[in-house]
Amino acid sequence: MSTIDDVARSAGVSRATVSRFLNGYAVRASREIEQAITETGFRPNLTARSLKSGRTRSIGVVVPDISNPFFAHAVKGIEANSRDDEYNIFLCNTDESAARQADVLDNLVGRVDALILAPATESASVPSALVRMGVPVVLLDREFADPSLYDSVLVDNEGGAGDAARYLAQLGHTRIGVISGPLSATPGRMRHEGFLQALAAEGLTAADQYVRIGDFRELSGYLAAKSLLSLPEPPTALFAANNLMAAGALKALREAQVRIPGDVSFVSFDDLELGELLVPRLTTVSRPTVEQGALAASLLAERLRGDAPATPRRCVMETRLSVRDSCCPPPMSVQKGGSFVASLDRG
Amino acid sequence: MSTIDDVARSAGVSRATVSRFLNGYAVRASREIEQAITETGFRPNLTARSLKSGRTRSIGVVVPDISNPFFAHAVKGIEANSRDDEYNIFLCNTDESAARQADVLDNLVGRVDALILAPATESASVPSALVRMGVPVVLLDREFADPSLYDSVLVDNEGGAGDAARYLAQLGHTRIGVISGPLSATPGRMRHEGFLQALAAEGLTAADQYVRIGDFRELSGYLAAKSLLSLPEPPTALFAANNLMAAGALKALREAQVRIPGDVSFVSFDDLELGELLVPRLTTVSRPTVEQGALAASLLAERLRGDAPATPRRCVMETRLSVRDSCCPPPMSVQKGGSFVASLDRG
DNA sequence: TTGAAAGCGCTAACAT
DNA sequence: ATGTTAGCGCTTTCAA
Repeated sequence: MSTIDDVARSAGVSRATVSRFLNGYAVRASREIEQAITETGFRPNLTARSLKSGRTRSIGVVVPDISNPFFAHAVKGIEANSRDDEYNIFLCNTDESAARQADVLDNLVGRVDALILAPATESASVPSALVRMGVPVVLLDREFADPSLYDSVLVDNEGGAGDAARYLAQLGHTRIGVISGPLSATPGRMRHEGFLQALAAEGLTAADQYVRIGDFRELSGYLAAKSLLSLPEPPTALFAANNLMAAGALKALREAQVRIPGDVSFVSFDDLELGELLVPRLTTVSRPTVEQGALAASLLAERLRGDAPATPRRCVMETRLSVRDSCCPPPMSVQKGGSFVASLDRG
Repeated sequence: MSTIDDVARSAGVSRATVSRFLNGYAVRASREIEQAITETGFRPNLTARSLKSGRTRSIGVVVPDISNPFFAHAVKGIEANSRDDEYNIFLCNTDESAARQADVLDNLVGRVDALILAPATESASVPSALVRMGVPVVLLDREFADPSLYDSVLVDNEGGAGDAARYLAQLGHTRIGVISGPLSATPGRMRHEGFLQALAAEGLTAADQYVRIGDFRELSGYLAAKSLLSLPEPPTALFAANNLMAAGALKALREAQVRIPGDVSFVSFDDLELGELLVPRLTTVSRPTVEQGALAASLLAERLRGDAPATPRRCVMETRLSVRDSCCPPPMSVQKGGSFVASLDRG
């Protein structure tokens, strides 16, 4: 590879002049330099630039699961909003694991100027090395337990889950199964609480018996649903706190030959990728995905440009209950039967 | 941030000694150095290391669509196989666009030591800058038109598509619609050819009327299916050349209230993410996904270690026809009717 | 406007 | 085993 010195020599100027030319300053020999660059096939060495400038022109994007369509779409939003600014993206997966996240973030130290992070758990934190370097961080979809020091882009998890709960309650369901995500992650905890609180406000109390805590992955949804279905008095409605667990739960329902919504009504937080193709079409709490990523990217861009307020911003995007065909009132036997309604008691 | 000099000073040794310590050589003052490192919170500057060593310890992964589950899974395979080697991954999206890909690759010059690339089109190529730098490349799922200079990890596109064609033909279908991907990309072209050739071998000729060329994205599958269904003699079977177009096509079929497989049999290349949940369960040409990525990563790792043969390796992984419930013989009316069978003629 | 020179933080001879 | 020194390729004072 040819260096800036090769170009300088070939153009008959000093290295500094070439550097100025490259950085957009007016120089006399611009024609010669231009030609020398073409001839030598010179490309500025980004590493050397970084060493000098202290900036890498890269940002890190750390997500718990890239094969989760939500994150895949969010990443698309981030990309769309970062390309213009000539920032490259380091995309990393943490597999919903705090340990892995620590590794990943550690590896990112010194490689990125900024970070978009969807923390695996709220109890984790940004490594001190990153903090000391003053790397701006925007939290995506999830926060840390500490009163947040960083910008964040969330959705109304409580409200969305609450909508689902109210909807099921108002259809007349009393035995409602809940498949929550890990309570150690923001969406897991908030949806969990939002759902149960809304249920309570409707005069329903969720017995532990009907609550399962998964890990946001498909298998946990499958196991949770399976276990709920095996209850002596299985739920007449099911809420899954994210797309992947919903997919798992649906597989369990299918296996058990449970009819939806005839036997069991079903709502999930997050749309499923092929949700429109399923029979029945799934009623879901839907939310922006690409847009969430895009917003995170633009908050970060502002920080990088330095024109962002000192205090962190917390953006909460709205959810919407998309009522489709997977819910209906509970079967008659349950609607009437006092004896069946043991675990979730009205009022 | 503290530098190696700070540590050296604090430990009372020279900078070189600290460097040796960091790189695993035996030094006398290791205790003092260790302590100095902790005290100062020192982290080696990766940029400086890169400048010195000429290596970035990063690899680029360039895919056409990260929200395509196939690539999401392949990336997982790559990650799983690269982590140990302490390589960081630069994941980039090209949106199936050659122009975008050129941009992306350009941006990667100097930032990566190696590249895993799923080219948007066969006619593109690796930028000369990357080539001159001797960056090893492994092609993922797609090749370049030129007799390949690089390692590649493919699947048996022709064979897989051929299996689908033979299966439909042997069920008795004669009016078979084909939704192919872009012929400018390996899987698009090979599946297209494989399908049509297998059809021909069964004594069927596919009329242009029944062939649509999409772009591997959902919308194109939707439009293609819609157009095929509007034919005076619509196909009794449909083949979609990838997962996303299959999803689009299924939406069109659903909208048109076509029954599967009663009215139209359906096969796709690639499993659909929620395929098991669909009714009927989809018959597909399935193939390794995570494994394909993992293999690409290990080929690349070998190259990076320098213990790979000089000549490029071309790995072709097997596909399997997963027969499920979305295909059956064509409706009686069509089976008998000579008059209906105008566009695909037997023998 | 330009060139000379210093230096970003690290590694790798080389000499001791 | 250790220190000294040069240098990776670039940007940026400082003089001229």
